[in-house]
Amino acid sequence: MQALSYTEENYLKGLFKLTEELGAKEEAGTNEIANHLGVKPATVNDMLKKLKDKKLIHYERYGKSSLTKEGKKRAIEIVRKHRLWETFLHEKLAFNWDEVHEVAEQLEHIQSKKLIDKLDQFLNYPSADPHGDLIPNANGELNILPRKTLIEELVGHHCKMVGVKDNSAEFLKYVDKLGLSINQPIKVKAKQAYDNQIDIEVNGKKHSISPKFAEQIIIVCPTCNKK
Amino acid sequence: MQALSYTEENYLKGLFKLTEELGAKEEAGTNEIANHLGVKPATVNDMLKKLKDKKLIHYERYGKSSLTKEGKKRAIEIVRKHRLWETFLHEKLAFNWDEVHEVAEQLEHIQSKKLIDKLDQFLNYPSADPHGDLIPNANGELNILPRKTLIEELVGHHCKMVGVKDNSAEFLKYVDKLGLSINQPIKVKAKQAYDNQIDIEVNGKKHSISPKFAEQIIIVCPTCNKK
DNA sequence: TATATTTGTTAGACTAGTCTAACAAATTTT
DNA sequence: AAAATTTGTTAGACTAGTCTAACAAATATA
Repeated sequence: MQALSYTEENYLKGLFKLTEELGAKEEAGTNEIANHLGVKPATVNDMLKKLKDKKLIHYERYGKSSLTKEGKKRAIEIVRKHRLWETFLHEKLAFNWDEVHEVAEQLEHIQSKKLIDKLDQFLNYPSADPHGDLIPNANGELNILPRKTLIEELVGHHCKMVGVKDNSAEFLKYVDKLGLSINQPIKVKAKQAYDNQIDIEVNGKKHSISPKFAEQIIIVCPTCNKK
Repeated sequence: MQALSYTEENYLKGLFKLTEELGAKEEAGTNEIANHLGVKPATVNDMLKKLKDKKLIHYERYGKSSLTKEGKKRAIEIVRKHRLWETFLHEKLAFNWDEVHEVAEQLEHIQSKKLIDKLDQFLNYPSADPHGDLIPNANGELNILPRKTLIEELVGHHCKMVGVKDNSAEFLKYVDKLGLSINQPIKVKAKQAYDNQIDIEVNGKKHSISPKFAEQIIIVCPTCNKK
């Protein structure tokens, strides 16, 4: 598995975004790629030939392009690195979620398997980055546990916050006050039948939250989905 | 302060090492630089001209080279980044001290002032990396507090371990067992007049160590050197 | 000091990644 | 289906960083 250049990696990542993540398209055209990467179509054309030679993409003259199996694997590795670094910047270095992308664009190209696996461990194997996007694991698989809201969680289960529905400053401020954040584990201790208040534990601290609030917190629950 | 390329940064760092750190030489020759960086003298020659144009080095045809004030400033920034990353890898990601260099060679070129300042803060403003080399602070200054051994420290003072004298596996194992490591704060609680045992506190845990052991632990003490 | 050796420079070439400008193929519109 | 438009390709050029091979200057040695 010989290493790719910074630029080659960016093309793979771009193609991945265009063909695998956005929309349902399976292929991308030269102009589209050029536009996405901020270079000219002629430049893309040269690189497509090169990546084809390396068997990382499917490409035919005047045709659309798509990733090969190997190309996709490489692209996913880059996405994994990008999102782990974003998570690190946000959770450990207190970057705002909207400041992390630019720096992660650089960090994602650091070559060291050991580094990224240790970082993953250090961050406690997060399943989503600060934007809520899923982080592929070391095997390139996404943790696609079904998402639900905290109001639907069963008493006694341990779940993990993966996003919010409400985005108002008021709401987010309260979220923050409770010690909640993306990837934060939450335990549901009890539900009051009378008023549907939910007792939760976050980082060792107990809180009672309203159903209105719980409805806005998106979670995944591994306990619910054990086979 | 326009950004330098990866390669330009490496030349500055190399020249810094040759002229400021190793030996007492103030200037370095073309062959010497080429040798240090693992490229051919012809290549170095081109780069020296370029760095001269950018006013980062002093260079005259057939003469030796040295850093300008600005060049030195830039070089120190790179050294700072390198050593902070090494510290991060060792302390937070549990890399061995002999594995950190290679990865730090890549990480040192990431461009983000905010990143490096946050990292510095996250690591609690370390003054030395895992090899014991000093880390320049955000102003490019080295923390050159006088070094002494733990046996010389005054009771009641807070000091920081910066190195060891003994390098035997046996000794290092004991160091590790006490929770000691580079940059680890240590408080000296008491000294027994009878047998010279020293009572210290490391990370909230109290230990009593022998003078023989204390003699091998190199420390700096900010308290002793307050003006 | 004349010669040999070391050190440094120059010229010319190569690669990766980019560009512009001209051209070709494919697609859409009338 | 002819014309217009969009999309993709090619040729040629440029920059950064590297090389080799030939040459020049400086230094050491006999």
